[in-house]
Amino acid sequence: MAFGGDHENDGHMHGEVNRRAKTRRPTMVDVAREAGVALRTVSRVVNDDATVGAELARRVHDAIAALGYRPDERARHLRLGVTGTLGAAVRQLSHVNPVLRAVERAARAADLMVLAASTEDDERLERRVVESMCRRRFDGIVLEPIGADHGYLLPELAAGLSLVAVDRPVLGLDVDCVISDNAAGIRAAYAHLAGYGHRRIAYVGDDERIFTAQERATAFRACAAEAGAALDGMVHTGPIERARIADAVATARGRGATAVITGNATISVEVVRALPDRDTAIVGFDDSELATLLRPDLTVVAQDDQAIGSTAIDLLRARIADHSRPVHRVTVPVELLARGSGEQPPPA
Amino acid sequence: MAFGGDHENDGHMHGEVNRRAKTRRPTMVDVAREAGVALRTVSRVVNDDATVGAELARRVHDAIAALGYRPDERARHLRLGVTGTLGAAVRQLSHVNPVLRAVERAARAADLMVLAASTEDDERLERRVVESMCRRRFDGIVLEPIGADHGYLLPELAAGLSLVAVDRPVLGLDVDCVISDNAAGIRAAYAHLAGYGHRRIAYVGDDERIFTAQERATAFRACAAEAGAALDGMVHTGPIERARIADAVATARGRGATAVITGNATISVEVVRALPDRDTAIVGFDDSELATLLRPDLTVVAQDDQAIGSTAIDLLRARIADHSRPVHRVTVPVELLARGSGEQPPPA
DNA sequence: CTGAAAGCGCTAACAG
DNA sequence: CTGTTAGCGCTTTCAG
Repeated sequence: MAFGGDHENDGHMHGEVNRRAKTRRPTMVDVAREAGVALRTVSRVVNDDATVGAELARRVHDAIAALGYRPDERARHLRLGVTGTLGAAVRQLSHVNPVLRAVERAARAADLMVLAASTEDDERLERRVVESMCRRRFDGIVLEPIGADHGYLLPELAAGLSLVAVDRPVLGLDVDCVISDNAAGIRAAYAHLAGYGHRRIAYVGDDERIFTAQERATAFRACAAEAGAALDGMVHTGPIERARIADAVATARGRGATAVITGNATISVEVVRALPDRDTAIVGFDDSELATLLRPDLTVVAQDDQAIGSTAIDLLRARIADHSRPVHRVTVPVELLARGSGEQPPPA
Repeated sequence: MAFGGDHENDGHMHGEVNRRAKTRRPTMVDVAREAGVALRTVSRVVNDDATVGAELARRVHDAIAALGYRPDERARHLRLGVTGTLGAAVRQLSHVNPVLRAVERAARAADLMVLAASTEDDERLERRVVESMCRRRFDGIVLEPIGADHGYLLPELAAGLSLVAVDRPVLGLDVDCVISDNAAGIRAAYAHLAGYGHRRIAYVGDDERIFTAQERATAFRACAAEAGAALDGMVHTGPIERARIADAVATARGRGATAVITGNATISVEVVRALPDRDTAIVGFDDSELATLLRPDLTVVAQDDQAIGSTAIDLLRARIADHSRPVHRVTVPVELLARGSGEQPPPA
């Protein structure tokens, strides 16, 4: 079974100066040879170690330019063990996501690169994305978890994955997370409207299988109960569909609702759409650019995105530094921004 | 040159079963030992090669589970040369970006992972991001380029970087790109309004240092010239600032404008904001969720995001497959969607 | 500073 | 199928 002397060799021939230079990238060895210095010295120059003389450094830089050398971080990371990279697995990259923005900013400040991917609210895709990031040995992952089984994370966590959940906790798993104070936000909205004289307040929210939607709806029911208000026809949760929301609004108004609290920014838009005559007060959950497009401007419960993002990075870095530190679950306060839509009293 | 028997060994001790198991991740060798099979076999199982027997495969899987083994793609990629990863360097991750969404989708269909990062419209950050992706040896990069000097890309391209620009070309560099037909969009908008009887049509756009803004403004001027319309006070370009846009709209109306074409979605919002009485026709560039929130619904020139994204991935894959193929610059048609705001004739 | 060498964890070629 | 081995490109230790 002799393969003979010259089997198809696809491009190694390493002992020789390569004649197929087109196809091989120069390595540190090549740079060292070109510059006439030790490999060690090239490594130092590339990682700009101060202990290398100016003249040598120049020669190395010249060689790098001459050869078009580009360092390969895969090898560096493999050798070093760390990658200086955080993954962000979010529901949808191309949607407005101030928390992600804050995460990127905070990571940059810590000299960490954030690489992000969408989970599309798809359980299997989330898993693919997160596992892929694990196999790439990202130093840590910021996850906006889907409300589904996260058992697949257990072996990763056991193997050393550093993870922080934002916006929602990872159900059934004891991992660091940072979440808005949804209940306090609803209470603030309710109290605000009640303060303007509203007694019949409705809630239109997202599907309660979503963690935040569930928290907000529950808080609303508690507020109503505490105020002694009836809930019949006043709480509407479900998928974000124009028709459903229009129905919900119509039903609530039929029952005498004079004010509406919404469950998130998208729902706020649909509620406004369903309320052409502006005789109903609205407090929306989540601030957005649209809030000041509407008339009157929308009063909202705003999350502190900056705090959420930077806290997430803080927790993640601490977890990376000490994998066995206690789990932190941080709740970030929200703020009610009165802009007009929530300050109209009920019609006399 | 005897190394002596026991120099300080910082944690490798590979001949032995490791006693500091806490700190070391298991590797393929460990799995092979645990399963009592050859390393080769483990590699085959992990890459699910069909040539491995069921019984052996089971033993390997058991060993993987028992040890909590997680493959390390850094090593795999280093060995293989390719990473199966595309980078996306976009202006702002956390903004609405249907093209990015299409890019992710198309890449997934090709079994490529997309990892994205923001350039924040900052020249230096773009460079950091792109160079970082190059050093990580991503197979290719989708770039939404800033209107700035991209000379730093030259050595990367020479070294084998596969790159495709979306939305704008890379100035001064001959690289693949896919762009909307901005001029045709403006012409369609102009003709549409003219067809409804408008003779005084204004344009409010973004800063002309931005490529698309420049293309659109230029096309508008050409349309007006062709129609024999005067341009005085009718073309307003500059940064997206509420006051500037309100001024622009007021000026144009003072000069008798009965219709406005806008340069992008954000400007559309501001123009609508500045036009409370709805006696001015509007055609906006770029579709958005807001378009149907307004009254009347906004007539827009919509980009074909899906086509842009999938074309970008096609070009990139072709470039990866053949680095010396000719450069393609693709222009994707746009579509005018009549929704109401652009179909009102001028006031009698 | 240099030169040699080990090793990060993987793939793949080779000989059994 | 197994066992061995070279090598991807880098960092880092060690001895001059």
